Amino acid sequence: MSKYYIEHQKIFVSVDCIIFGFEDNQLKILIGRRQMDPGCGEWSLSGGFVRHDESVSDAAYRVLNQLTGINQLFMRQVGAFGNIDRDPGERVISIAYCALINVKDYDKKLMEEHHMEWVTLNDLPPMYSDHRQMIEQALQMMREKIKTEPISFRLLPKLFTLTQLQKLYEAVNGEEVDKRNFRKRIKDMDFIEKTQLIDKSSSKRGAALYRFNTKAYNEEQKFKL
Amino acid sequence: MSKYYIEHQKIFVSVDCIIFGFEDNQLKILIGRRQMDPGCGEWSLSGGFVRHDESVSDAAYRVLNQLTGINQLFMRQVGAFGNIDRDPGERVISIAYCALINVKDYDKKLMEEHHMEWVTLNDLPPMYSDHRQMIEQALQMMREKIKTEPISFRLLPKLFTLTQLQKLYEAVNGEEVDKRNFRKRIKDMDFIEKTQLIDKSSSKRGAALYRFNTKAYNEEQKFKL
DNA sequence: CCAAAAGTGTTCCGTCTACACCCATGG
DNA sequence: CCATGGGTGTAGACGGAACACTTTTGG
Repeated sequence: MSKYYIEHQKIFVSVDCIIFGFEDNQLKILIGRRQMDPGCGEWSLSGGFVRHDESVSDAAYRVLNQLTGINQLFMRQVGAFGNIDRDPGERVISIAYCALINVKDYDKKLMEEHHMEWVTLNDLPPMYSDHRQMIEQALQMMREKIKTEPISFRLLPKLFTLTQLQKLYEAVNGEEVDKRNFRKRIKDMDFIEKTQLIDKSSSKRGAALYRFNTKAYNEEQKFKL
Repeated sequence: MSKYYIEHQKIFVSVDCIIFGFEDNQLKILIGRRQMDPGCGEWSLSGGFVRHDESVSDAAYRVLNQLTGINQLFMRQVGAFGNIDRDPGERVISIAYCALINVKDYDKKLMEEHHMEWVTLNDLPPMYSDHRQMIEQALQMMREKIKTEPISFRLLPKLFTLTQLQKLYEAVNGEEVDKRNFRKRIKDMDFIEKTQLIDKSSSKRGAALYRFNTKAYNEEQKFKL
């Protein structure tokens, strides 16, 4: 190690993941009780330390992958949290990531193994360290992005109804929107494609199932909700 | 150190600062040539390592303060950069911060001492490591925020003309805007106050000087440009 | 007297919002 | 047959964009 570095101090670096899901018309996040000290028993995001042989984002992917078993998931950095005493045991700097997953893709067995639970956002328990703050920041980011980027589909099955999509928007933004205006906006976006399939699970009449066409979106990115 | 940590590895953590300034109707950033290896001689943002006795944001403040001598400056986290090989010497994770300063507040002597220079954004040289990427990300963030948050005033003197403010917007967004529409929007924001003072430095007729009233803004935050 | 920047309103157009009724079907 | 959620259009309000001329004064 060259002289340049030697006078400085190394620090533990971890990642923490805010995992969003959508179920029962509610936005939820995946949290669990810490299995070890410090903070054993407290509600916590899932995280892990960054190793020397992986980038920070790879570490987040690794944590998410171990936890959910999902391979290609949507992930975005929320920010670094670096207060001196944020970890009661040692000096640890943590980089928060948020991920959006379709709840149904998530293996329930893995969930139980890791002692994780889906918790409604409006009903969060007190949390370990600064995890609550991480969640708030992730949520704020999500609220901004969901209006201009097609990330909502990450929280839904491949085939979804417009009502589902609308309820998701309402859950994220915390306010109801007009059905007709919402659907008008959808119609303007050709990459949200109506299929011939009908979903009868939520109504007697049945609702048309839609699909997000990634290729069509990439050709003409006009997203506005 | 408890067993929980002992199996993990510590990592160097640094901060890097993207310092924006506005001069000659151009958005500029403050960069310098690295004085030490690795990357000695390459153009670089100014940065420093995070110490055990300071939070990450405190480290950024410290670096900015040492460099500029300015006490109360505007700072915001851009994000963490954590590729394995981003630092050619050792594994270093860096948190980027951007700061907005009024160029005139910056002591030129300090600037020379630290071998820093103001460089126009459109004319950036190749830069050390991932610093170019940090700049791009900071710039993108700034473009978003400048529309809805009153941060532009950080780049201007306390008293400024509307033309100055407009040129700043044009420089950040890279496109010209209509003078009358711009001024109409300004009129709607009562916290941008016209003073009785006149600036004659840029025109024969003279332009009214304006002031940003922080208290008035805090009472009614309606910012839109 | 003229060049150079400051300052000032109106019209038009497109976008967003508000709003209510019929449809299809399972039970 | 009726309760439940699915599906559709229009009119009016509002906000944003385009646009040109007068004023002041130092040199």
